[in-house]
Amino acid sequence: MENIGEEILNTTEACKFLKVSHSTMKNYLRTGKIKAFTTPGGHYRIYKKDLMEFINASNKSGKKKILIVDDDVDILELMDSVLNTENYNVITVCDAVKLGIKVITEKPDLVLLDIMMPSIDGYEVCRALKEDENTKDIPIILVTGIDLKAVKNNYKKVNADSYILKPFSPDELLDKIRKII
Amino acid sequence: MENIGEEILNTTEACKFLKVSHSTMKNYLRTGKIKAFTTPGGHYRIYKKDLMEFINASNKSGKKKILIVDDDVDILELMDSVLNTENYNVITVCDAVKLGIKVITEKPDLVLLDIMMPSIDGYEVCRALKEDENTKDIPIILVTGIDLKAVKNNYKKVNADSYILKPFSPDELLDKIRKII
DNA sequence: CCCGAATTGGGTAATTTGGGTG
DNA sequence: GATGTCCAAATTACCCAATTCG
Repeated sequence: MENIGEEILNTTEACKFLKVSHSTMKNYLRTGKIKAFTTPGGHYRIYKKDLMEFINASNKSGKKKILIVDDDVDILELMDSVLNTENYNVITVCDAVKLGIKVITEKPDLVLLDIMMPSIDGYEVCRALKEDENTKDIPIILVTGIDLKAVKNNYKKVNADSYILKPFSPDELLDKIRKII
Repeated sequence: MENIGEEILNTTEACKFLKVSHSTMKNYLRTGKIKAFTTPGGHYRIYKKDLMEFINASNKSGKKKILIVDDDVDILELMDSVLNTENYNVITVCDAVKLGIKVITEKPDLVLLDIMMPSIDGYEVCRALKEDENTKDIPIILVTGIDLKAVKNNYKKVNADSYILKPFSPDELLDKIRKII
């Protein structure tokens, strides 16, 4: 399976992705739990998007968990209400210690991190999260109030995954999030 | 679990490793004491490194674990060498996010917290730790460089357990610690 | 087109699973 | 806090001829 567009997986690759055995993968495929097509000889082939769909479907609550870090109550409430409406599970923190605690205990799917907080350096927070083995794989969107140019230049340096400029519309925020999770 | 890689264990294998029963293992997993992910069907799977981490954390060697928060390297090294000599297990951090992460993942028996750091407000850090359900029972000793009077007045307000004034002798430090753990 | 190595699906049996409850 | 028991469901092991791949 060298390359027919990167999108198509054979069963072994799908196994590694889901971290299950071949037998289990065969069960999923035979029962149609994972959508697939077959080669002329009858071997299964799987579109990556179908695999993703299966993962999503087996994610029991389906609700993604988002951790918001901000000390601006207005922004916090705006984000919270927007995200709740869209059926996200929202957690909020307003200091770095609590962020560290929650990011471990709550295992959020995404972190929305304001970088313009008076008492916390958002860039350093981002860097710290991306340095730690336990948290480095959690996507981070930086939120900034003014300096678009700076964040555009810096967000990759601290390994953030995206950024958004305040003020933003609900759709803008949701767009950014959906591109990542 | 021959199929999917040596580094992933199922619960039975984890049981054998820890020499506990399935019931106990299930408790560890359900309560999150052992970090794990699940198969699409909901079976737990455990990375070997997470199991190792659990063993480390539940360290029954008798060594107490002390987390030191400071950005003064001299003080860090002094404390580290003093405490290592006395057979303590020492972890160090120098920012608030990492403190939050480590205090959960390492479950220290005591936190030594400098309150005079330029980038972190030690009092606020202490308050945050004492507010969180997961960390409120971890004893905290505040370390201050100058303002003995202030810390004497304030340490109880932020629910710290004790304080110590820099510079201090090894015996002073050990004394303070032994009064608490 | 052929070769050798790796992968495949089918079938079936065996094992392991988490949850509830004691 | 650790453990024993029950059970339906999920996962895995094993064998082997066919397919795929380089």
